[in-house]
Amino acid sequence: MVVLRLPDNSTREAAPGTTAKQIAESIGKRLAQAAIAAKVDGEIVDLNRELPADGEHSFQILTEKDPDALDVLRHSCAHIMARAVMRLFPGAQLAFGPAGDFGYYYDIESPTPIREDDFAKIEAEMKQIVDKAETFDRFELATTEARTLCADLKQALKVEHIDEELKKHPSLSFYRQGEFVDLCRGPHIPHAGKIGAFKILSIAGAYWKNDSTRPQLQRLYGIAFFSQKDLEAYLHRIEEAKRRDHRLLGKQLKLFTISQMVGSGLILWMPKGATVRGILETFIKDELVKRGYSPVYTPHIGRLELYRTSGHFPYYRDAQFPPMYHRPAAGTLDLCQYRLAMGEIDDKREHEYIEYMKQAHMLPPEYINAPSQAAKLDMIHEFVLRLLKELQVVLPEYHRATNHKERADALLKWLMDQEGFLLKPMNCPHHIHIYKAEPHSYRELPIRLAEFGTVYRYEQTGELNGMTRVRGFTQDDAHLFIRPDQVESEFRANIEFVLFIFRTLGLNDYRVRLGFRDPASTKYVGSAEDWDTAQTALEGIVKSLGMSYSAEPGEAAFYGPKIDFVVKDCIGRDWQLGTVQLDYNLPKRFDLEFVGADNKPHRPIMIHRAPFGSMERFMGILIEHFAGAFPLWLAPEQVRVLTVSDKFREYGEKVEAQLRERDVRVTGDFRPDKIGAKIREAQLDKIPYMLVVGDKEQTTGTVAVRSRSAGDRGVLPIAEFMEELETEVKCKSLTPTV
RNA sequence: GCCGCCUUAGCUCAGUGGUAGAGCAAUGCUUUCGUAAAGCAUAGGUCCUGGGUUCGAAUCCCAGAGGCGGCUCCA
Repeated sequence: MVVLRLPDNSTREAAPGTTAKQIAESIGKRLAQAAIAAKVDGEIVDLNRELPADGEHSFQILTEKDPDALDVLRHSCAHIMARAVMRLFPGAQLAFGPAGDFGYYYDIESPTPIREDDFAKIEAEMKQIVDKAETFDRFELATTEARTLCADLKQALKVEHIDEELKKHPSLSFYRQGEFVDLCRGPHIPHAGKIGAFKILSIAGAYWKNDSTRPQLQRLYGIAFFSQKDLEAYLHRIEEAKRRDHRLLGKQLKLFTISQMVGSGLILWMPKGATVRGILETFIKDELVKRGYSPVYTPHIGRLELYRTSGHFPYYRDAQFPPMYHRPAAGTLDLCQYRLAMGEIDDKREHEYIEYMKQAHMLPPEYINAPSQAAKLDMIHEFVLRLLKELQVVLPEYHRATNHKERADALLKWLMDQEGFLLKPMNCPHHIHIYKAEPHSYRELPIRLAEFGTVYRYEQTGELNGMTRVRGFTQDDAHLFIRPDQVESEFRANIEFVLFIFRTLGLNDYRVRLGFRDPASTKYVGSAEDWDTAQTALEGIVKSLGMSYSAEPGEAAFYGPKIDFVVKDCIGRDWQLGTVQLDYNLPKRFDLEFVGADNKPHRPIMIHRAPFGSMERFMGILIEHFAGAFPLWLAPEQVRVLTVSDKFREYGEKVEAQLRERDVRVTGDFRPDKIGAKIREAQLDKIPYMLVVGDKEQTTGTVAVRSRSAGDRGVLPIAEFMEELETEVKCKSLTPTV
């Protein structure tokens, strides 16, 4: 017998072979009808699955009310969508079709591409399937037979997946619904009729197994709910969220613009946006001074050598603006040197390299078709020989070299004499050289160098997005040079600083991500011991602060682990804002030292940190957070004086001048328009306070206050209003107080 | 970078091969008004760019640029 512990902590015994559905029926008829799936020891299973034969297990029937049930429903809806697609697009092959908060999708490879125009047709077919309310039936096959079945169904991607990953399992499960059979782990809803409402949302490209070297499939996104009402509420919520879009509000409120001529991904801050940014910068600067930081300024470019030493170049070559050399030949030779130095490379790197060559217009057609990597390297070598000759570069060491590695070294040596520059992709190397400019005693540490440092990264075109993903941005950056015994206190202080800023701005909806090294990846530098030390230290600090977090391997910076504060934008995409990163690596690369109490040299540890992340991204998220309605202390225009008619212009100007005198960001709307029109405009501009002035106010020296959020607040003497205003600004209130 | 969609006045958008349109904004005049839109008039165009098909292209075809939604990437 098996013992099942129900959510109310009562227990129930069942004979071997009993299904969850039977248990539900034994509890109550209505529960059985409402049942979607069951949860056994935390694992969601089909209602028709046999329960374990013995032992004690936690057991719960999932109904529409359980969020987990929604995922099951959506996954089943993905199957129904796939079934409809299989009917309408002969020869379609299925890949993966998961569900989650985003809804569901199915990756599909179809000889006839699916287009947006086809959505209605697919939905109509899905509706027929749902109306029939057929059951989902699970069956298992031995893995070899499962492979044969998938092959018979002409599902080559499923076969490939079995061969690559699933073959380690002895048997695999399938679900059948009518004519549609799909390799699937489940679980599923009992029958299609449970789907109350669904909609196909979008279609996009997605790589097979999320691997950019594999073929691209079509990813069909959809959403499903138990009721039509839920679907409508969802669609309404999406529409509302889109109104907060910073790209839209940025335009409407004249905060920033992007010009094709200046370049994509390069933000032009308009006066109002610049005002908000300036206030934020002042806020941060004041806080940093309090916390023992020293301001520094460094240039926007630096010598290539600097970034070769730091490892940023050529490691991130694909994400950087091309290096600048005086000598035209150097750029080309640089690219050749890069290839020769890399030697044997994988497909992905090769693909990237070919892209650089194309951009530089130096890709010989025979390179792509070369039979081997060795042949490719030889080809590059021949190309270099020609270049050296034609461009009259004298480089005897290159000619003396006997292999590609030596040739790469010879070229590098030459390139190092060529004064190449790079738009700076990071501030750290510059700050490091400020540290290195003088010797340091252990007594001076921690040294904290802060700068609003503007960096440039050549992000892929498909990544650019308003202010949240750009090619030039300013980090509220700082680098801390610390002793090993200071790691914990400094790291902790920085996390607390980030939290302080988030709290001040009311940003409560964020998650904390610990970025750790993925031991399987080669992209990380430094020793495994250093990584372990750093990661253990970091996790310990976060735990001791009692924060909930997710530790994610593969999310670390290449030089060290980090903690990121991640927020969502108006359509649910994750963006990294604040970040604190621990770095044992760059101090080594730059040979940083301090003199210890033992009068011997010691190596400092670095912390990189940026509470906002970048001014651009932070501003973008902040616009969405406040839906453009900035609190008084941040509002670019805090007060607008509105005259009831032209007759009160003089008094309006007087009020405006008085406020300006007290550093209020104020404007006056003295046009001969109706007051209602002026109010409407000020509301749309999201001005926190409107001051209506007319006959009454003029005679009594008062203003009629209207708040953006609360409407008419009545009449106040000017002095009193200004006092209230100043208090509200001073305490950085998030809600209006007048 | 890849897949798909989009690009018409400052903004939001109509316009399916035959004279380039609307609303809002702008400008001018009238109105002097009390808490979310006063009235009239005027001006405003490289229909993203380049090529092609056609007697004729905003409209059809090709290439490119930019934007949007995904994917990959994100120091």
